[in-house]
Amino acid sequence: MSKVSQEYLNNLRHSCAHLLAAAVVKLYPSAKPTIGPVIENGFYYDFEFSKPISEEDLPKIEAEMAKLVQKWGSIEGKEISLYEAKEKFAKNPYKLELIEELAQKDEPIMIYRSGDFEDLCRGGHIEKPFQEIKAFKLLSIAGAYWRGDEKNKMLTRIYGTCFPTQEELDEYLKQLEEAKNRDHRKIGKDLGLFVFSDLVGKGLPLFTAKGATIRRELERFVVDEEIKRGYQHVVTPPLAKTELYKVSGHYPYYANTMYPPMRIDEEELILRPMTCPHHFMLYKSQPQSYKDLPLKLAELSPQFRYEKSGELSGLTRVRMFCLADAHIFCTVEQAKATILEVLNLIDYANKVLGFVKGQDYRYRLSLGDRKDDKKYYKDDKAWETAENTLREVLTEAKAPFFEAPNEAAFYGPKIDIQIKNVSGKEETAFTVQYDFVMPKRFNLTYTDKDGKEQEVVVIHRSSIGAIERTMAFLIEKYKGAFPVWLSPVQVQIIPIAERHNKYGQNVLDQLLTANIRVELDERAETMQAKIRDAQMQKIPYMLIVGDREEKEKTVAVRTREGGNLRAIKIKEFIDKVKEDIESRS
RNA sequence: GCCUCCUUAGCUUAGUGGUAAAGCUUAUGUUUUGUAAACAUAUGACGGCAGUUCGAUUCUGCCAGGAGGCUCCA
Repeated sequence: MSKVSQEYLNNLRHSCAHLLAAAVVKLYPSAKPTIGPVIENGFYYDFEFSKPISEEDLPKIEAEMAKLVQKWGSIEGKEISLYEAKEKFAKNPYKLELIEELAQKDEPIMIYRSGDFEDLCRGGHIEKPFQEIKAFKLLSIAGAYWRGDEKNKMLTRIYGTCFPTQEELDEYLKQLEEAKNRDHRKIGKDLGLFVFSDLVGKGLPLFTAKGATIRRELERFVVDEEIKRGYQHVVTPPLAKTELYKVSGHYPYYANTMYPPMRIDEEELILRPMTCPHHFMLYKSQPQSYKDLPLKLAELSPQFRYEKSGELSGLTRVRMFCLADAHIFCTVEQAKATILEVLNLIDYANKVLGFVKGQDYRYRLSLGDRKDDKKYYKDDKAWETAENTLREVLTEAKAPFFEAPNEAAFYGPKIDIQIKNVSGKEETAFTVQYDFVMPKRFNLTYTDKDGKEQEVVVIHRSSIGAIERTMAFLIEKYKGAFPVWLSPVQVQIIPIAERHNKYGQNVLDQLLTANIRVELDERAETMQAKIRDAQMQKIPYMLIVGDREEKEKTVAVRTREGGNLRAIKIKEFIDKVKEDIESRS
């Protein structure tokens, strides 16, 4: 990357956005520019076009930009009066709306001019566009609502980016290309991990045996680890009476993301969008003593959310997913230690999966809003306690975190563990939530030392999140070359000629007995072709067996990284693979 | 849901207002090989429904599915 500061880069891109607007207005005089901010890796500008444009028009606009920039020796701002501003932008209702707002807030109204293009703008520009805007590219077109509100008009957004030099631009474009190859949807298809079917439905992945193997390994890992840490793994039904979610209070908040109720006999049932109330019913099935707290109920819980069709995406956004869920019932005093323990588990799980703290993931403290009684349950004091507890825990755990106002659940604040995917977009992977509302709603209590009934606190948490989403992160993280313990096929046996198939079978049996996921390639293909196929499937170990190996009862080991070939005894190889599996490397 | 784009064989891609080409895959035969693709032959597709047209895979509309975007505030 270049040595220029982020501020310079932002100014450069912002000026480039102006240039884009100028070119668009020149080519499409009826287009109305609205706003054009800088974003993480570039900029965009939203326009209202009288006739829709398409991606094919971008090169034309780029060419116009290159032409216009030659006359952009400078870019100069000046403040103008409200009257003058209204006059200048009389034909653009979007700018007028912005001008009105500025006037109301009593902020100065500025315009910036370059060549013969003027735009309402707060500033933040480079000085000499002609010399500095050299390497830019328009990337895509998208629809976007005016001010992000779907009730407003849909505008046309043009995305672009700009770098100080052509080399840096090329480098960035290469990165984008690379990201495409890492996309879990592409790798999932190439490696045959999962598929979608029109007949089954959108957002409902079907896992092949290979994909299911990865899932199973993840599930086994998390269940074993949780049981080790004192969780009780339970199973509850993935559907329940609508009434349950009305009592929990989820219903009004989740109504538009739940599947519609189904009537059967006298009951009205619904596919569950979350597990909490089910676990509450288990908790309530018997009187609970303080001696048993904290009580941790965990489940690999299938759940259903009706996500808007445009929001579905591969395995990261699906309509049915399996959450590694748990609810911990504890006293207020135990809450902090309990949450600390949970963070500890999450850190451990992330480490095993290979996610690096601070690099692959970070913590978000999602807070409520005391003024918003509609979105959040009203209990200011409880919110304070809960938010402070979470903040203290994060500080104590030395976890890198940032605070996000207005992102809490309706029943309490939460810690979200945010993972970045290939395209740099952040998604919530796991969460820890502090809940003081449900215990009231469901009357969740325990008997204390003095025989008195007390209310519990519920910690909602997920250790490795939704299995589907976590798989997507893993696929992208490893580019499909999973660590041995997760690899659908751990070893591929490649006989050199057909006469070696029998020895291959012998090796296969020994590895199968040792619980290694192994396949024997008996096809009448050349050894080279078989190696290539195994390589493309990213199988960690290939065992080449021919006359020499058969005679010496060995296997020639090739790793997917290439090279590293040597013949070792079968037993020795088995031990090595088993060690890989056990150490989860 | 909304905006833009995309949909040709199992996969990846070519192409056309007169029903289509290739590579890989698959099947069969030949080959029996020492670390990333042996050779030959064969099978196989214009997402669905309408419309325009003498004629549509190609143009238009609708539907379905997919991709990107709809949080970044002049």
